[in-house]
Amino acid sequence: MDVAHRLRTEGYRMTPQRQLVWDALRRAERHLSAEEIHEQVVDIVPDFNLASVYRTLTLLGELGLANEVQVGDGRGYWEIAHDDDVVHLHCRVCRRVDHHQGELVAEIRNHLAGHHGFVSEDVDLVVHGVCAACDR
Amino acid sequence: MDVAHRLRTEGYRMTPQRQLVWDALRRAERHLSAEEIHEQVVDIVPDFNLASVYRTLTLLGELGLANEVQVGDGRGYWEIAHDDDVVHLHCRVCRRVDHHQGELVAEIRNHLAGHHGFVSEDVDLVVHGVCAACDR
DNA sequence: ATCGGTGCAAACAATTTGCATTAGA
DNA sequence: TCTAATGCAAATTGTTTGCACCGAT
Repeated sequence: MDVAHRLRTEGYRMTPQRQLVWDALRRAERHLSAEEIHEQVVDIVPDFNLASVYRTLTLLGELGLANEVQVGDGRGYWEIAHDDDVVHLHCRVCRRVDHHQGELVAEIRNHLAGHHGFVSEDVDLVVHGVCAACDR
Repeated sequence: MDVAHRLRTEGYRMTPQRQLVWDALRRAERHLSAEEIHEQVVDIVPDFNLASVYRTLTLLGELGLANEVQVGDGRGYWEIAHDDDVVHLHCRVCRRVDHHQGELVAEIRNHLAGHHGFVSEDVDLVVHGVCAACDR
């Protein structure tokens, strides 16, 4: 996915800072907080500012290129956008978040469809636990 | 459930403030923010302080008598504790949160049990959408 | 040359904490 | 009485905003 091009067609500009935030997300093996992204980028651009992380993440979110996930501590964690219907498996030890794709979320939608007259939009399924690597 | 007694056996004291916070949660038809609880109680105890709401909620949480749920805006919402395995149906219009009890969460646990070696602890399923009452 | 993006500092909002005072048991 | 709980104010933390300058197109 060419983010630079995508940004330009939407009337935004690609900047080194934005590129570096994007790179950090791509490279990440887990969801990153704004703070963590900032720490990575500031090594390369010393006066890089936290506010720019937030502005960039908000923008990427609006363009559907990145997502925020709440894992329960006040802060927000970010990841490259992916299909809506995934389960987040959140390891409380290493804090990594795995994605489990499958029919599960679709089943949840079906299951709820009949009842209550509740119109489901986003299904937000976060399972907290311990991942295989940390479980010993 | 006699909270006063429960508190005492754990070495805590029942105070008018704590009772009123508890009453607010019992009475509530939806999850309440700390601010909302404070607004209710301050009508009865004029100099009742927000910090006491937080301290009381934290305590009730530790005793397993109340739960916090994150619905996605930065703030925390509280409810009387209930069975773990419920789905939270969060209406984005009236902000009410319904509980849907059923085999759903158990199914999710089963579904995940085989895969990944991930050990599930809390299943946190929040479905965002529009409830029957608001859907028209 | 524009006008959008950045750094910086200040503003915010939700929650927490330190401390002197009050009040359950 | 004795120690936990409260009110109050100040401190923290995560995030947002205003503004003057900078730089991508």
